[in-house]
Amino acid sequence: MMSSTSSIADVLKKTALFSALSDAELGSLATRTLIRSYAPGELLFSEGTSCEGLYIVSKGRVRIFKTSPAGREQVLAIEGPGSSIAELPVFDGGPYPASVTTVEPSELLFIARKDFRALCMEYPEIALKVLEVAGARLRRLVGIIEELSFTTVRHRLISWILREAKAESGSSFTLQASHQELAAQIGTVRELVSRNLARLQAQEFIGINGHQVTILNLEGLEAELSSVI
Amino acid sequence: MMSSTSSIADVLKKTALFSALSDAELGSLATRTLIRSYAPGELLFSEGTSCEGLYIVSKGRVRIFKTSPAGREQVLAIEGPGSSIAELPVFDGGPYPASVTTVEPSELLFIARKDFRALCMEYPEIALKVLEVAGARLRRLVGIIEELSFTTVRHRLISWILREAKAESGSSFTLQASHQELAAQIGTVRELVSRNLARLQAQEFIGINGHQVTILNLEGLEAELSSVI
DNA sequence: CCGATCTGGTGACTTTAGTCACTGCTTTCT
DNA sequence: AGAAAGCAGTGACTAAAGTCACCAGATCGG
Repeated sequence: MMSSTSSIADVLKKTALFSALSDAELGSLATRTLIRSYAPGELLFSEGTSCEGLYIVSKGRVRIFKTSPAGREQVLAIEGPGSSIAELPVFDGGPYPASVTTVEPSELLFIARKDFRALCMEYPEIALKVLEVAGARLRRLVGIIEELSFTTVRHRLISWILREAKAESGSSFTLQASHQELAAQIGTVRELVSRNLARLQAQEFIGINGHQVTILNLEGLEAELSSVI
Repeated sequence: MMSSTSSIADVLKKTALFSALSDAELGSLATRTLIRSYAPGELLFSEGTSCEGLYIVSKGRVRIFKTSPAGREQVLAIEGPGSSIAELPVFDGGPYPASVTTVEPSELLFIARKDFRALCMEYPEIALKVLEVAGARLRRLVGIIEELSFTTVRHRLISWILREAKAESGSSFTLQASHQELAAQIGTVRELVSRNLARLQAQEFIGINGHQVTILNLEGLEAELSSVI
């Protein structure tokens, strides 16, 4: 029978962070790695909790978000297999800056803070990889700030739709997220998502059929994004 | 006469990033470091430009910001002596995500991308320091997102005022920034800053006398921050 | 199968944000 | 000194954003 650490090593091997490690090194790391399954919607940790270590998504998807006192949520990122979570808070000693839940049945690895720091000291290539990942994260956060500061809900919704369509590499995609969830991702409330979607449909920029969204006027949508508001 | 590289080493010694290096190592790094003076308002680099290396503020202060197509600005951070600039874009190969200008006469060090990466490989403690700095940066960006997404201009203005007063550790401080600049820092426009300041004064939360701002009702201001909007 | 919960649509409204235009006050440059 | 540029205040808007309340259809557990 396969030992569970060898399957952990397989997962580790596929993550960007540890691609530089040899099989033996992966095996050694695997012995210090926990693996756990999560139900959809399960909480990994809450904003403000002290940071115990970093997580790596093995299967499923997780949602990193902030919650306002009034109960509104702002999604910072959705991460899928191979992505690491909280790789930065691990280093500065502070608490987790945001909360994380799964969005579907998921499996995650956990590496304790101490172990991960030791690993970065031993293999500087890993530290460089972390910095690379952190760079990408920082870019996305700056992008969110840019959108929140400079654009309207309509603009953000359009850019969300175009991103989604591009991800599915077609002019049509299935809307899996609820309006509520979409609102949290673009930084607004449910009602405005509903209204703006209806308006985009009325203007024949998009077509909506159940949960299927079709882009009818790509040029028009792109023109709105690039036009100075 | 003192060689210029030895004075560079002195500056390097005082930056958080290189505190782990020995004097000899600092001297070696200093030979690969450029130092330059900048006039106030001078541009270090623009958003979108390819990232050539990282900067370290030796004297003065710099302003990291995004610009909208319509000409609005959103400040991401103001950095003073000892801080590094663009330590993350150096690693992910992408362009600078924001623009940087000085806000006063300044002096900065520059380390080329290649040299800095090599340094991180050779001294993993430096990489860990960079990660620590990056963690703090990430926290601040998340904080900006939180404020933009959940709060009003009034709220952000109050929290700016309290931050400023705390930095001066008193109930009174000099408003050095123009309303325009303050607007860029809290993500709005000049007119709203002017109006909200006037309103806070009318409500006797603060007193304004020329460029001197005095906090008259600290409890009231703090209560507004913590009240659920 | 049926009540309960979740999700989406929408009218009517309030509040906040942002725009435009204009004024007056400083500061600075030559 | 005088022109020019920059900064601040404000009235009058427009337009976005957000709130509240309510309805209707879908879905799901027992």
